[in-house]
Amino acid sequence: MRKQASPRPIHAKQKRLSPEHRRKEFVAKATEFFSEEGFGGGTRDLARRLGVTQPLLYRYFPSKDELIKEVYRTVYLEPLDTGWEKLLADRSRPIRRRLQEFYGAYTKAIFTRKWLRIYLYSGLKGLDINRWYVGVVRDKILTRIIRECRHEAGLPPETRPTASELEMAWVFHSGIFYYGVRKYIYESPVLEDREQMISNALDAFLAGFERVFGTATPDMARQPVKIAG
Amino acid sequence: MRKQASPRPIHAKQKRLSPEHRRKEFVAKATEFFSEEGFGGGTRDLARRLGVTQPLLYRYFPSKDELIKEVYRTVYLEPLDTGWEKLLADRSRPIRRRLQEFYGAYTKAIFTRKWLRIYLYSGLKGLDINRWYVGVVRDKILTRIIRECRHEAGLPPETRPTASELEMAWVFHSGIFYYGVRKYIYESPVLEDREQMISNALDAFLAGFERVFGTATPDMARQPVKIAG
DNA sequence: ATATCTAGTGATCAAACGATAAACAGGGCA
DNA sequence: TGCCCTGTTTATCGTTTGATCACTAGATAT
Repeated sequence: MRKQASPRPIHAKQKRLSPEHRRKEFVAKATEFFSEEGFGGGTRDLARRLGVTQPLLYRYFPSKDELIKEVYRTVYLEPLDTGWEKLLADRSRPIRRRLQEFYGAYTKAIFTRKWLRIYLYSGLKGLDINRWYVGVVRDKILTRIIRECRHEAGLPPETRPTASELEMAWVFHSGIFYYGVRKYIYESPVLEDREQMISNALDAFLAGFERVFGTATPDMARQPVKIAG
Repeated sequence: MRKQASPRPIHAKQKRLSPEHRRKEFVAKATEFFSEEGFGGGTRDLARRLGVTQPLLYRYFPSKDELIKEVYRTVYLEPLDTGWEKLLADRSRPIRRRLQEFYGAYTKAIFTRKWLRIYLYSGLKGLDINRWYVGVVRDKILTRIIRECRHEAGLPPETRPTASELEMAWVFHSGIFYYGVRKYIYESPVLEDREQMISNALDAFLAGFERVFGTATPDMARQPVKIAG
């Protein structure tokens, strides 16, 4: 008794897809596990969490290291690939709105205990993927923000960001980033209104950027202080 | 043949002091070791680094965990106990100078690969000592900074800092802190002139604090934008 | 000199680790 | 039914881990 027409390709698809689904499920659960226990966590404990026995992991992944690498890959790519660059560059909207919206979306993506922990672990290991991510933030986000700030301040937009501009953007960005660390890793009490936090940080950054780099009218804004050793 | 006069107290001192010195030396070297390898590093590798055999560690420390706790204790207390509170509160000097000097000294104390790594490791473990340190930063540093900023802006200094003020100080402080993480842990290129970085961050923070909380003249400063969901 | 004390070593244990091999179970297909 | 394929488990290997014990070397005290 034949069930349906062309059962072959259907079954073939299911057969090929199901293991991949299982694999993805394993990676997802492993991400949660390693984010809590650290990557020193044992494969037996991980398997118990998955509801399977430990040797089964080695049917899906050749080694623990390979599993970990796959965890990194999925975690790092998770918050990316949205239209953030276009959002930041859309000069039909005021820059402050754009930045507020961007950091609302960005922090919504990365402010999870899981993501932040994996990120810090990989950073402490000095992994290439971490350096790659830092480079992405610098080139795709901060450089764009500086370009928009320059345009806003009436500065020439042609050249690449100076080290000083980039650093100021980094300090701003890091301040927001560390809000997530304090809340989700240190579990320290923070200002609950995240949008307000971003708004205040933006006020400081935009005012500071103009004060430091802008063509300030000398009477209303104090010049940046030169430091004596 | 007697060596010298009164050898007793001298020798006694050496005898009692020498083991403690050795212990301190072990803790110091263990700090370096664990900061690089993580606390999952083996006691045999640690002993090799100390130039001794592994069982000797257990003459000085009852267990690996106790050694680790002692590492935490010394590392966390290392940068503290200087006259920072007095420095921040000295109103005979301009607030900007005080903050610049404070963050120069503070970052000089904690911006080492060793300290930052131990700090992040303990933060990821959720250790009590980490929470204690975060509380110290909040109560002894940020609260004081806010008080001075309020005084500078002509605001009432009596009440405790609001959650919003505290958050703004945290974001500022974290931005500077993360400069160290980027430089010494991620080993990412940063603006080499640290004083300049602090100066720019200060410009942004002070301008932002006044813009957000100060009694701003409405025509020269744009009001903080209320966010629509 | 000799007894004493102690920092330090060599040998070793039990447990936990990552990883492998062989056996098992259950559904699809002839 | 009997065969095969594949997901899963049981049993186990070799190594590494933190930790312990009995012993040695070397300085000190009498």
